[in-house]
Amino acid sequence: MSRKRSTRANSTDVARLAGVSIAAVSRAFTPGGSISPEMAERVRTAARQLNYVPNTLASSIITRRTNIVALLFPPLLNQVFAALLSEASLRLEEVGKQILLFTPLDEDDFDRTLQRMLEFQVDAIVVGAAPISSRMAALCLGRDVPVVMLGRHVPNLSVHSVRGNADDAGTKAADLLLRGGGRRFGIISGPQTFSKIVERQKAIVRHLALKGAQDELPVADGKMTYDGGYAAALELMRGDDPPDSVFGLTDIMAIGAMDAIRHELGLRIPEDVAVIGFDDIAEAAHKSYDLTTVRTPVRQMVQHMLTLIEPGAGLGEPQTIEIDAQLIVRGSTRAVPAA
Amino acid sequence: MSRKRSTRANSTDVARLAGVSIAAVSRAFTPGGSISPEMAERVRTAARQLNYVPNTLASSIITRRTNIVALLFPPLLNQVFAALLSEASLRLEEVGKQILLFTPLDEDDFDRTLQRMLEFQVDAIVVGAAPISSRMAALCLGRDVPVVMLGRHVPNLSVHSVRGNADDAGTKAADLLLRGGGRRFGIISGPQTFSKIVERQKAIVRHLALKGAQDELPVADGKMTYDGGYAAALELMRGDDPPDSVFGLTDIMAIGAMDAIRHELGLRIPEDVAVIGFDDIAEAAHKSYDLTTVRTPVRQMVQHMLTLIEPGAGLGEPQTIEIDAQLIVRGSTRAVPAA
DNA sequence: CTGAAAGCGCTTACAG
DNA sequence: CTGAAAGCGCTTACAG
Repeated sequence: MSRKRSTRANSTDVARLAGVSIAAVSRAFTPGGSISPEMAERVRTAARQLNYVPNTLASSIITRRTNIVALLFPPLLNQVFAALLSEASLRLEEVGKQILLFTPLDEDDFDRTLQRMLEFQVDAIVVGAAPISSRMAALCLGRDVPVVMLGRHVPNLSVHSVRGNADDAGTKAADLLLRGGGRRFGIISGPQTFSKIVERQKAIVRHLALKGAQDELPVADGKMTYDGGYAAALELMRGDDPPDSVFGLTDIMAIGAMDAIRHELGLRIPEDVAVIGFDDIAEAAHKSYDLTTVRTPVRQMVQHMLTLIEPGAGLGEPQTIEIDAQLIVRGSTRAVPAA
Repeated sequence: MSRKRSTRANSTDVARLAGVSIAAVSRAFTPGGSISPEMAERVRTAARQLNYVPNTLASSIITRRTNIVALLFPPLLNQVFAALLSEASLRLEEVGKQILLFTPLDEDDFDRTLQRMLEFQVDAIVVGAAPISSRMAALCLGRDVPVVMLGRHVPNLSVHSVRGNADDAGTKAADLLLRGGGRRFGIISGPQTFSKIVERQKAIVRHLALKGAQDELPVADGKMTYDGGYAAALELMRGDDPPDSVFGLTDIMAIGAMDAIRHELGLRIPEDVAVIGFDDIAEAAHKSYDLTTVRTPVRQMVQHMLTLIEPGAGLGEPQTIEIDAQLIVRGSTRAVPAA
């Protein structure tokens, strides 16, 4: 016993010390295992003496359940992803599931990343980033591993998806700016690879056209960043007839736009220009911005995700769950006259 | 073959189809395994046909390496934790390590959480939140599992820790406000359970006393939040002789304070009140705040963490690595006269 | 309730 | 390079 034992005690060691079979050790560490209280106690005492820690990997091989949910998120956590990850980890912890976090470095990596998830025998896969190939989707399904896309959607892909209703969100935003007296609109957009960007934009354009407002909307690329939104706002406001209402398709771009409009252009918000964002990140509520926005329903999204990764539930027809948008009216938009 | 096989193919299935031994299958999937190209190809073909995915758990039992690093973070990701997690996941991915993310719901849970980590046979543990008990630290050490505290430090605990030098940070902040002409100072602090809060505060008080400035500093509790910082600023500024210089011991509290000072009190920053923060979160650089701050060296912290979890490296004497503070001077503090 | 035995999916000396 | 066999740490019918 004086030699440094880097070897870890296993169930055989514990069984020997306790004078029982290894089956008894297993039962002592299995909730509800059929074992007498005395024997359980004897095993636990021996285990404590040996610093025994059960090897979950070994039991998982046999039970075919790891209790691990794989999460695929982009390496750069913007505030929306951070909120989503926060909420997901909280709720998964509550239901006793482990999280294996994957952050693929580049888009070519996705398939290999999914492969690694399967090698770890994860019980379910939640994709918060990235399109996945239909080949991998099929592979997961074939192994009864449910896949849920969180906040993104790939049409014709046979996996579940949960997200905010981007169409509803865009419509509500457009309606608010319109009823606030907006006449000339501008959009700060992002990469068209994000379905929610595309859909928010489409809904805005459709609603404005429907209501007889502008047909052709100026659109500037805000690159999904603060700096991008800042630059895009300057671009939009440059013309002869600049917008009196600006949609930032994410809050962080809208916030960049607000800073450009106020501090670079010296204009007032919302008197000269109304600004609306999407997501409701924490910063939107800060007094310097007080940004009107359409909330991304993080909590509900995660709630639905949880039901879809339940053992049986997730294996039927792929479900697409869309959660209605909630408008958060703050001070960056003009008041709407009472109807 | 027409029946739905929910059973997943294993190496025996592949071996049979390829007409080889299971050892050959193992070798075909082991980089550098001694196997002829032809046989490897034959195995891979069979594997593809069967949608075979190697079971990492089984191999980990034998090799005694999981390639998994456990990360312990609080469930509510503030911006600093989000940045730390982001950087850590990025760098761990680069070196081919998996992340098992744990977010204990309450402080009583820490020991049980660490226990679960060990059950998963993780190769290393990185603690971004929470004090851990010395009993658990000893257990990890006894199993040759290196433990690294990231951004926090518990004195007399036998684990590695990597963090910013809070003393240096506090000193540099105090020096800047002092040289900017500050006369009356106030501190917006947080829970004294955070070592970095305590140490930043201590360093500020010490440096101001040393330089013959105020002895007794008014301190208000900012609760580590925007709203808390907002309220704390109002509290500090209420007296007859309010501060002309405010330390927000985290950026988010400093930002809340700025909003209170400007929008509630109608004072100018930095003319009436200078404000300095700590951490350098993204928002600090946004034009509405333009907050002078002392950066938390996230990148370097993660870099050091990586070296400490290297197989051999992490097992010697516990190391405490402190990274010097970097002052980021922006517009929320008064200019310092040239020496 | 208890234990001996078979087995989960894999790796690794060992002998060829 | 290749395979038969032993073994990693555990669970689970099975028989008592």
